[in-house]
Amino acid sequence: MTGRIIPLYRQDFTHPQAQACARCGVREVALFGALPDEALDQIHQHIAEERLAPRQALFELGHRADALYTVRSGVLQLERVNERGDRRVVRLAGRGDLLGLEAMLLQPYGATAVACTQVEVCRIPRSLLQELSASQPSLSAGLMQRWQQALSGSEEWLVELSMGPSRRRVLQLLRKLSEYAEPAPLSNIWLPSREDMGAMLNMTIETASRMVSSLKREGVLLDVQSRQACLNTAALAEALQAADGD
Amino acid sequence: MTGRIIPLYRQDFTHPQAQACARCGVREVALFGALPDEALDQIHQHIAEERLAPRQALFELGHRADALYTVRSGVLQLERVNERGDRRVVRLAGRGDLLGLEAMLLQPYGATAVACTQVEVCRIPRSLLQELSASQPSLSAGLMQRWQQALSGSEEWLVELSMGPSRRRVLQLLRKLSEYAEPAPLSNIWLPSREDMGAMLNMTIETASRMVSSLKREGVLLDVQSRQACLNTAALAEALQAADGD
DNA sequence: CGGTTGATTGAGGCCCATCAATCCAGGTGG
DNA sequence: CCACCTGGATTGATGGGCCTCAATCAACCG
Repeated sequence: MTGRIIPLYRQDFTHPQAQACARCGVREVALFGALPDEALDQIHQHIAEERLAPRQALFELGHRADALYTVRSGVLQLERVNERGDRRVVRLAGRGDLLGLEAMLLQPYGATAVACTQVEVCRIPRSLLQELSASQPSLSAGLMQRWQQALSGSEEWLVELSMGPSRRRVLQLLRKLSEYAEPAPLSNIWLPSREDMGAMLNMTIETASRMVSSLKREGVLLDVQSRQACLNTAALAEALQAADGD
Repeated sequence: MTGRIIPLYRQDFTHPQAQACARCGVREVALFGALPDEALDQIHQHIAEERLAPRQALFELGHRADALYTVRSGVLQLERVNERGDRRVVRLAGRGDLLGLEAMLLQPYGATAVACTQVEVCRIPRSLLQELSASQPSLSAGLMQRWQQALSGSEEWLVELSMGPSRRRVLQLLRKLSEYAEPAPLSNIWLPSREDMGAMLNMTIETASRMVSSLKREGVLLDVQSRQACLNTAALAEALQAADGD
């Protein structure tokens, strides 16, 4: 939070992954954060780091789920397709989030996870987590917490991003995206393609484009580039207030 | 499923709740279904049965969550209110569903649960479930299953009931409501008020009313009364096909 | 019986989907 | 280096679906 130094929890550098796990930057917010160092020793070798380019899928709806993933950096979108063939983003995931919880129940993935930005994840085999949760009851609590987070996120999507006029939905999306901004000095947010915005907010790419253009003119979006922009948070808050007040 | 006799799992009738729990009709589908009889003995006295009339709230968004509830019969709707003040139903719950999972994490209720029909629930104190899950690891698995169910339900709501023209959304809602129909000989479904349909499908009561009237004329809804109707499943499937195919 | 609450139906207007044209950035090959 | 192509973004014109406003109706009840 306050930019303090992350301590080196572990000093065992024999395994290449050992260092990465022990001094992992997301350990405090991630599932294994509460685990004692002894337990961490058991798992280094089973954790694999993966890197994804934008638009690349981490896993796909309906496929066998043999692993869960902790997001180390970047943003992903979880999407589904309805019976009519329409694609719809149901929530976002960022730093510290755990994806693929269904795997713990031996169910296939319930959504497709697609990288929005450059993404780093840690792959955790289902079997490892199953064994570990037997000996470490704190893990069960952590898993439940993640499940509730996911549920809450999905419900919030339904309530805040699926109602009201298109302008308000876009504003709400920008607010949510600002939560996933990299902790860099200046807060540049990831700006989805118009097609993705459509899949998130249930609108056409033309409407999404019009709203973005409009917000550019109004000074809410400042330095708009192809896939990122600078957000004027004050102007955003004001615009949201105006949209909600009426 | 096939109307067979439910066996009497327990013969201890000393406590008034003992009989109800032991021969509970939902025990097979409910959270405690996997528990051995010894464990069931410990809990009778802490479980309270509650009855709700239509439109009555089981618990409210933001309130302290000291208990979870297993639905024995009837249908409830979980609703939230967004920053603009719009009410929105985020999912339904029926026989065997577990509500108020947030309680396990010491969080306040994340939604308001309102009875749609006559409802019977069993109130399970949070503390009881916490103690029990320590000694009975199977309970954790059960809880995770419920969480995933809720998540899946919410995401499905987003994908199937929040996209496409109003006619299709109403048809999808009817299909979903048919899943909650009482296991009676003839399948009469609960028909929400037009206002509730609006909160479920993000439309006005007038639009909802027009769609219902239209489906009455087409013979999809047959014996429409104030809060229930007979559903022509064949015609519904056909209408959905037509709405999706185009 | 008047009063209230919810459902229905109609008329008009607005928001957004649709269709279409143009623009822009990046990549490719001559 | 430029012509060319391509995928995405933008902007305009038009129409339709749904919201809004309003009147009527049905059911229930004090």
